[in-house]
Amino acid sequence: MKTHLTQLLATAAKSIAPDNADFTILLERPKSAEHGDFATNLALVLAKPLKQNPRAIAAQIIEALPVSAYIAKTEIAGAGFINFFLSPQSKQVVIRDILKAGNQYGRNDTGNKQKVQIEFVSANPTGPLHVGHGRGAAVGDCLARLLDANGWDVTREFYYNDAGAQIDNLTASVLARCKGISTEHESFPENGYRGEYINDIAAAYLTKHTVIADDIEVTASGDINNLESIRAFSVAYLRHEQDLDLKAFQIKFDVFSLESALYSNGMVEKTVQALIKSGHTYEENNALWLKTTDFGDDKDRVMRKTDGSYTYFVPDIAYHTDKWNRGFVRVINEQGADHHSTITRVRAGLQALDINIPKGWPDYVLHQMVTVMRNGEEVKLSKRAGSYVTLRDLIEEVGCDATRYFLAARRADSQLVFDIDLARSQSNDNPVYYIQYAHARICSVLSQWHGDAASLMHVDLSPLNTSHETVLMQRLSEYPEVVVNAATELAPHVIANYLKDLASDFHSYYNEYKFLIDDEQLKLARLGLISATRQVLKNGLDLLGVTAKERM
RNA sequence: CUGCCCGUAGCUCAACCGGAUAGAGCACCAGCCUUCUAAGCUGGGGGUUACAGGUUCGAUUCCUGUCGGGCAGGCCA
Repeated sequence: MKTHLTQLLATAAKSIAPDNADFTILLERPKSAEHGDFATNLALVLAKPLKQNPRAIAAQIIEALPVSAYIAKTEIAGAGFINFFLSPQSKQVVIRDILKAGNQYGRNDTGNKQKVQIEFVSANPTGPLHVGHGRGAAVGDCLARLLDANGWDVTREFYYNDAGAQIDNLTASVLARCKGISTEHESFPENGYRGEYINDIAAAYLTKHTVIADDIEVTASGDINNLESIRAFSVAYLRHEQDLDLKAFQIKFDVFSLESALYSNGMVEKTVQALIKSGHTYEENNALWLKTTDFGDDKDRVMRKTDGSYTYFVPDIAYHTDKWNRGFVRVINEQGADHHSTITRVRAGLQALDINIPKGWPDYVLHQMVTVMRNGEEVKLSKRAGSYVTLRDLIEEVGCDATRYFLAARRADSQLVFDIDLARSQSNDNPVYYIQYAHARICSVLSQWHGDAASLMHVDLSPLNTSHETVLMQRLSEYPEVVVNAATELAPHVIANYLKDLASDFHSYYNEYKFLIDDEQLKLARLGLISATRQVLKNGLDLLGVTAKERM
């Protein structure tokens, strides 16, 4: 429809202003229904080159517009906007399209089955997942679903470090608990982890437990002199805990990648050698530096410290080289905003390797911090002090659907405040229920109708011409554009907002008219419309990873 | 001090990459259930879009500056 109108306008514009060929015709959907179904500012754009009054130009454009069966009316408004009003039939066809396409409605194949990887959560196994991870999980998983809906071949990946300084710290903390040292005692590791869960790990270790996580399986030796065993067991134990967190949040990963593997398989060393060979490194003060300034950084960065070990971004570069070699034409890293300084370094390293990786690769989506409030006070998140809100607590208190919606329905780049008390006391007011309720209501009506839903595909839709119906059909037809838009902007919240609007249109319609009525023709047309609405609600909720309940 | 993100109703957030009267929810006020689920609907009050300039037909959106919040700036991850 949009392209149809654009073509009409193009021909009209050409006949009026043959000399001004280079402008793009912008069609938008006006906010207010009074302004029609589509509007263009074409006359305003042409006003300057033609040196004429915009309204006069608008009149000429309308005059030159080819006749179309889809357009019911055109008008000039405001400074010179041209508003188009579509004919009822052209709006009704969307219902049939939706019912025919089913759960495919809104999906497209622009991704062309190309390989894209989304890396998200990527929490180190030093504790259970907290709200911040939850935001990453909700946003990352939605991005994956969005790209899948746009025809990409998506891989979900989780990357973690099982060997660095933090893990040594974890090992020492567990060891201390194995020996029965209290977290208050002075011999407890100074920066050790003091959460309750450290106790649980120690107890399980001493009783020679076996833990099975998504990517590893380890049996404890129970030997408190075997640091390696404690380390491996603790990591596996916490990975398993995180698996449970993720499972409660309905999130599944395809691939787990270990930082330690990049060392053991020689990728790190190979990358370092390649960087040296590229000429973008130098030695100074007994350290090896990468000239990230060659690629836009404000200062060079140390790669190999004087003690011979590498800084964190070296394995990062090796890891991303590996991603590239695995054939991902696109990689999206969903991380907390505190990682933003790594972006320049990783990209610089990849450019220095000079292996034809595009300049802006990989993509990053950074979410801002989540502030947690409880009893009107900010809860300071500190793993080491053990005082923080776990993702699982949240899911238990507020529910999976509501939590996912809450965390994904906001733009990633704005800080968000999660008020625990509010979330709990107002969990019934969470907008997600408003959307699910619309879906459940439709299910209820359709089941009380006792008819064959498949037959609605063929009903006569011409009786649908009230303003409520027009608005709803209009909204339904926008869905495919919303899916494209959300994916190109990497912005899941766009879907959430759309669904809220769609649900609102429906609830309004529901209160105004009855569906199960005697007039058979009108009844079937209306049932067709709400059946299509149900389908779009379902498809949209799927993108958010929220269940479409049939009953509430 | 420098870089990145942000600042919109009392609170939590939108606004289709520059468009028409800046929109929802919560909270507040007034209505609507013998009728398909009232977790709903209808109406009302509530705003100098942090502030000051600039760009143009037109700015919440783009540019500059100021103020305020967050995050980074380590041979930490």
